[in-house]
Amino acid sequence: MKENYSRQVQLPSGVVHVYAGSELFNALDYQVFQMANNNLQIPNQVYMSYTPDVHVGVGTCIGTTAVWNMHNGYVSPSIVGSDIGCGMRVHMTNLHKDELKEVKLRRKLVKTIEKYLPVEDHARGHFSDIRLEHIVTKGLHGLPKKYIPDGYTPRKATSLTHVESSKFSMDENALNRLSSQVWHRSHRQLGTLGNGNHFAEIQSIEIAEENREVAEAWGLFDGQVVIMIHSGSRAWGGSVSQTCSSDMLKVMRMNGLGTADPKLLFAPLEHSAAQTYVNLMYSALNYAVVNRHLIAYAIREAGKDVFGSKFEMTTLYDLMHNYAWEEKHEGQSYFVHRKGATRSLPPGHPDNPQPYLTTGHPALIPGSMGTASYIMVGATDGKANFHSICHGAGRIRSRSATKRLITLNEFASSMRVGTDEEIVVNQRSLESILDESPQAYKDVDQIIESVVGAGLAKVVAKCKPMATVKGAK
DNA sequence: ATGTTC
Repeated sequence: MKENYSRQVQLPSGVVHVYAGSELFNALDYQVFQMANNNLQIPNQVYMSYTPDVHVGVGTCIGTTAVWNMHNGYVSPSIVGSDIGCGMRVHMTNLHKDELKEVKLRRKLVKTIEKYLPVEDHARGHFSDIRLEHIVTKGLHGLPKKYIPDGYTPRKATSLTHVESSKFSMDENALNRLSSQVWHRSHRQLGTLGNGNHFAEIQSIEIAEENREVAEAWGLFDGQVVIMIHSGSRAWGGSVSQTCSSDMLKVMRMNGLGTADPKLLFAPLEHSAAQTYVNLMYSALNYAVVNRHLIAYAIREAGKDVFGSKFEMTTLYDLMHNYAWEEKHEGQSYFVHRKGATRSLPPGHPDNPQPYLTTGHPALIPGSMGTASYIMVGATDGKANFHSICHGAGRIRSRSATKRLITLNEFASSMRVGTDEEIVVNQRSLESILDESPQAYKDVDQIIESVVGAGLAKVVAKCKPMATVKGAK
């Protein structure tokens, strides 16, 4: 029998589209549907969906795509979530995995990365010469030239073309809402990973045969070492959410707006509180993109230390999975929220950045620690889901439950500790990051199978972890 | 996720 990867679930408040194979669908918690039902109570919503990695979050599930028309739209800080602009970046190196065969060399690389990319708790970045007000208002365009090196992409252009967006235009007046303490802290944090599920990983790739042409057009080759980065807007984005929430609540109370969940915040787009939030959210998107860019810059410096000046780390792509912005779909303007969902445009879609117009842009999907990650490309049928796909494996266990149920030995064996294939981790104790063990997550291969089965995207390359850098808590 | 949470 043919597996069904796409369902419409009718709830009292409306329909949620669920993209998941039967096994994943049947394993979904009822709370996920309760949450959808609350989210669907926000007025004028035109579409809501879940990707197969969906799991419960605050106000809204991680794995949600929620869409409004521009002319009568709403924005919801709860749907965007607190780590505004969190996303992925992949850089391609000119190394083959055989050059990192020695565990000792992987350890040396990780150690050197820590020199340029501080990972201790409350780490300060090494970028005090960068002006924060330039970054948050102009994104990558606010960086001094030295941080935008030439030949940073396959076509030797600057890296500004190889991102979902190099700049989110915003009204600078909104920035006055943030305290000087937030400015100070965020300046120091620039170029740091953070903790939780954030990481920088050294991986080797296996190209998917059926999409070899696309992979090679992007500059990928079999056995290539790539650097995958997962990070967000650090304290800046969290402060934006917090700062805006009281205003949002006030607007909701004054207009008689609300759902069954008091934690679900939203306001009509045209309202001034909504506009302030959107502007500040865009500042956080700018921060997050720059932050990942600087993390890559730091790793590149470390790579040059270890492998010499011939070491290259060209940008494949950078994109987000926590954000909301305006998009055109078949000529119509929509306000699209993605919380733990990744945009994945197909070949020929006009919103692809110029270098990826004919192939579609890379969509970067992390697995959990010790498991594979994926480089995907959108498929035409993805338009049914506003070109949204999954953002990763998706949690199945809370952090506390993972610590209670999973042993250090189980974690160590999934990291192949003590073998030649060991996935080297920078943290001295696996115990400190036990809540990130792969046993806390769904099986990423199964998630990808659902996305491909539903016709939303295709696999271009599978990325296998060789070494991981995590922040301390 | 987050310098959390007085």
